[in-house]
Amino acid sequence: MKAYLFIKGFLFDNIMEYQLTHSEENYLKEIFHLSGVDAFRVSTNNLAARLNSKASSITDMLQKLAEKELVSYVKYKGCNLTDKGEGIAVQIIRKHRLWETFLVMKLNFGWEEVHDIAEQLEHIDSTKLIDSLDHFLDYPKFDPHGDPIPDKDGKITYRKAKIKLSETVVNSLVEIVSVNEDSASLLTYLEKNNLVLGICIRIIEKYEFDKSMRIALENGNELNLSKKVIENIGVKFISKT
Amino acid sequence: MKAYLFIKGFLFDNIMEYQLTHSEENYLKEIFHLSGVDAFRVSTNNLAARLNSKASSITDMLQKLAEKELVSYVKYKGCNLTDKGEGIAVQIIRKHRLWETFLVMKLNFGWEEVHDIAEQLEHIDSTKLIDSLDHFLDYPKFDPHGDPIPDKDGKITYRKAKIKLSETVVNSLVEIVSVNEDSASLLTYLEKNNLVLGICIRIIEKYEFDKSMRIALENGNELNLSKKVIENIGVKFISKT
DNA sequence: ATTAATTTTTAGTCTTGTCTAAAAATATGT
DNA sequence: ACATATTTTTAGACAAGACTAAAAATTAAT
Repeated sequence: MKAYLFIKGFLFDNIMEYQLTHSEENYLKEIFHLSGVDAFRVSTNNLAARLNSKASSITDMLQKLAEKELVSYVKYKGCNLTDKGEGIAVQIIRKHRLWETFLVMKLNFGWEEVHDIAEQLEHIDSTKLIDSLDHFLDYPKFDPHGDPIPDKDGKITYRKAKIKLSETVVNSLVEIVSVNEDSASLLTYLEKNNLVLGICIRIIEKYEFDKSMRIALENGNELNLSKKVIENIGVKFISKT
Repeated sequence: MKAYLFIKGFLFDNIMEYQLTHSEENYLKEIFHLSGVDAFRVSTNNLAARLNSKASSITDMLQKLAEKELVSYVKYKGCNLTDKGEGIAVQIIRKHRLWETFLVMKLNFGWEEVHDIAEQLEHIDSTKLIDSLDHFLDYPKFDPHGDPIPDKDGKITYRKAKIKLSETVVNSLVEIVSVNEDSASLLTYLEKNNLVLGICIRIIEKYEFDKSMRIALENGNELNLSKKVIENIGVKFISKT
């Protein structure tokens, strides 16, 4: 029996070619995150910082991934995912987000404690397992942080008009729809200040000198948020006055 | 905050010392299985066969594990788990069996397809995860193959008087309580012949020349089972005539 | 009790993924 | 445009975990 991999309308055979190591999978995932929706080129140093690694290690791995045609890599010019590479990255992200959803919905974890465990679970290799989990969870569209969960075929349902809180203008009324999941301390901080998914806030003032922002909650409470914080919150407009 | 490891009545601190690699964990688990309840010494070649590895690789790893005081190893004389090593092995087995139970009970997997996935999941490192899973599954005592699931403290509830089907005498009436989980093809074979957990069979005849056996099912059907098969089925006596 | 067969260990090599230090390419500032 | 700063790559090293081939210890057999 032959196995196939269906990516972006292309059918690749010999799926065994895509049995990657944890490390390789982490590289693909991080390149995907860094290159964003517009598929920016990702620089070696950027990747090194995100993967807690050194530039020289990144260069080595990029050459290896380029050899496998998972990234397009040009010396001194950074890298990009190929269609194959992106297809795999999306499947890893699917696994990560489904496991996070499982941990929160079924095992009663808090949304701020699931990231590290999902980092491990995302490397478990079984299509049947992940599709069964998807079914068990009733095909969720978004994970506990508000990020979209890619489906079996890698299709991602983006929420329309999601932008960073830091990009909003004064007086906007917005709903929090996602939080960058990387830092457990940030998540705890937000939880403590009641800045949870689905809540509405209004931007009161923006301070140029340190790029911070003052916002108001639904209950009237006001709060100052640093540059760091507002860059890690994704919002959707409710209305603009 | 300090973390502790409670093993067989001893309290070990500095749990970080026990962050083992997948490979190390697999060695401990396999030594545990091979040395059985009576803690037999396990030979290098035996381990090599079970781990699909070479004797020289085993020697290397045993020296490393002895260094960490997880096995007691004597040159040319094989190895044994220390209390620490056994405590860790039992926790890995706990994880393996809980995940198998999850796959069968919640994700509707067949009992014969869960072993390979559980081999991966057993290495996920999170005490909170596994304890939550245990709770979610309502603290099961036995896994889908009939093997006992160690509890949080490593205690194992053995079924009394479990022996191999091959060790029974003619005319015994026994209940199938476990099946050695290693071979998917064996499991499929048993399923096909309705030899599932909990079923009762009677031993009709034993053949010395090839160590095979003829048995009868509850519905009267008779069946010949090879040496290989009857050595991999665990049973409990119901009565002996 | 020696010799033969088997098991186990040692010694040396390989791959993966990482690192440091130094060299090369690119980007920046005046 | 040229010197300086930054980024990226190369070269060489290392640890983990496995392997092969050869040596040493143990076990079995006559």
